[in-house]
Amino acid sequence: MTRKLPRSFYSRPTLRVARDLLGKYFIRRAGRFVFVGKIVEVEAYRGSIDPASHAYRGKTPRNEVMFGEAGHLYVYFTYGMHFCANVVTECPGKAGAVLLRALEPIRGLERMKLNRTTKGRSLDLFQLTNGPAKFCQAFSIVRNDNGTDLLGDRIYITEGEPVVDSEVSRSQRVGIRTGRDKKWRYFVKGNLWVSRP
DNA sequence: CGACCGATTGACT
DNA sequence: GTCAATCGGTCGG
Repeated sequence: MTRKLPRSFYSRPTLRVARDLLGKYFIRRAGRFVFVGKIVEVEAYRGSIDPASHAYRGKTPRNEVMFGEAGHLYVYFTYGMHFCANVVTECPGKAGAVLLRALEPIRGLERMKLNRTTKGRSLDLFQLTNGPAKFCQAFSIVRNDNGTDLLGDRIYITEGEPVVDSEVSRSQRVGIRTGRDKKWRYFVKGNLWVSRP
């Protein structure tokens, strides 16, 4: 695969990191399994200036990873059953994160299917990773992965495939009330794994 | 404390 | 289209 992104990629303004994450390869090693997916949909959450951000009201035990060094994974638990994963951005002390909303599965598909299967129901390929909690379930990302350094070997992101501006679309973010007007969702135009709210 | 509700998903009318 | 699942974060008393 291509080379691992350096810390300097993450230590930048959140909107820039969000757009530039499109096309990158997200890699997760879990025991003998390796999962790889191309990032095709993300949302920026901009800390103290963003009412929709978990970090808007300051640092707490839950969101402290967002206030730390860029290039770590912020994983949170929601709706009593789902996990969602973010990439931490900006410099230490300034909270920022990019929510990974959808990936195009590249490697580890069979195990992803098993991870995503409930009650023996079979899922088609497009439902494997077309949502933030779906992707975490497919890639076995859980509470314990919160804070993981993306410059380590367990979870990391590589250069992947460049996505030119003409292939990028922006929209309002999904599933939030405050800050709904901001177009801080970025996705690859026409990609079949992009979630459709 | 107790009440409310969420960066979601899947099942169902 | 509607709605329950399920639990921890957050906020008011």
